[in-house]
Amino acid sequence: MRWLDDGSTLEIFPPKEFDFGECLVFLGKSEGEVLHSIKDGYLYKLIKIDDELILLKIGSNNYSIQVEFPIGTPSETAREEVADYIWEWFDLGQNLEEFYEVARNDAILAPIANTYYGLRIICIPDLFEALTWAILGQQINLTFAYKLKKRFVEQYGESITYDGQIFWLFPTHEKIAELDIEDLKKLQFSTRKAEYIIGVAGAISDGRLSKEKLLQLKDYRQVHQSLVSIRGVGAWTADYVMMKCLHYPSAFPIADVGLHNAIKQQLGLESKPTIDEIETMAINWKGWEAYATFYLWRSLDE
DNA sequence: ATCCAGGAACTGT
DNA sequence: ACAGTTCATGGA
Repeated sequence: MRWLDDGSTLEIFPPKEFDFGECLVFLGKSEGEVLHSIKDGYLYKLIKIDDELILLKIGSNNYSIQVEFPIGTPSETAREEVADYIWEWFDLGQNLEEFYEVARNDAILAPIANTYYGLRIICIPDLFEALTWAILGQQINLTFAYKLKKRFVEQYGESITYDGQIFWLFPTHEKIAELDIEDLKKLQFSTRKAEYIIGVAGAISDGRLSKEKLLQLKDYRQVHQSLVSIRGVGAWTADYVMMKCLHYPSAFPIADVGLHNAIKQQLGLESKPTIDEIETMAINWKGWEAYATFYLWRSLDE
């Protein structure tokens, strides 16, 4: 990771194959999102490091990413963690050279890899947030999923107001672990979603489940198996979390409806492809299934 | 009304 | 191991 810190502004130097503008477009597509906002080309996000609330104002000049701190500059050690956070959020640890090589020789990926060149997987570094968001999104339309998330965040998350705007933090697992099913049902969570999410919060709170532990596991298979053993986490959710939180470029939520629709749209099919057909198409994508999926999601409805 | 949505657990074979 | 059923609620 390369970055500079002049005491007030962080300057982060991303690897090649990164386009901040493309990432901003993706971040702006999610209507109803409460965990970040975009204004005048700047991305704003509230995070918490060592019990300190830090508002990030993130911009870019094509050579680097600049991070400013509108509500006050955090300590030097905290600024270092901010740099880590940005690095993870935009998946900057990934070398995309190979992905673009793969895409160049693939009929489905070639056009979208070109169109969205420099787009990276926008990650969800916090494991509890990644799992909760995935569970929320199971089998409901995205519009409603964002609605549920908004209610959840505004009911149980922490916030600050700056310049007339409210910035929210995702609720902590400690807080959610204490809730009853009924608390979440009030927000129109189904009984199952409420059970799953409170269960995940409990597992993280008492240490049975942690990002560190998952990252220590040897390979894709072990991590996937470990995730699927959690109640409420099936194959789709495990792959989603591995791609959005654990940085596995080979994670592949193959049953995803959005993926199916995107392939249908890209190829001009009459109906959605079957899983078997997708498996065949994805042979070319080996090792980069997560990026293929992400670019296909990006291509939806354009 | 009807079908579907960025699925998963449960049940029966 | 695998297929069918149930859950659950809003969007279009």
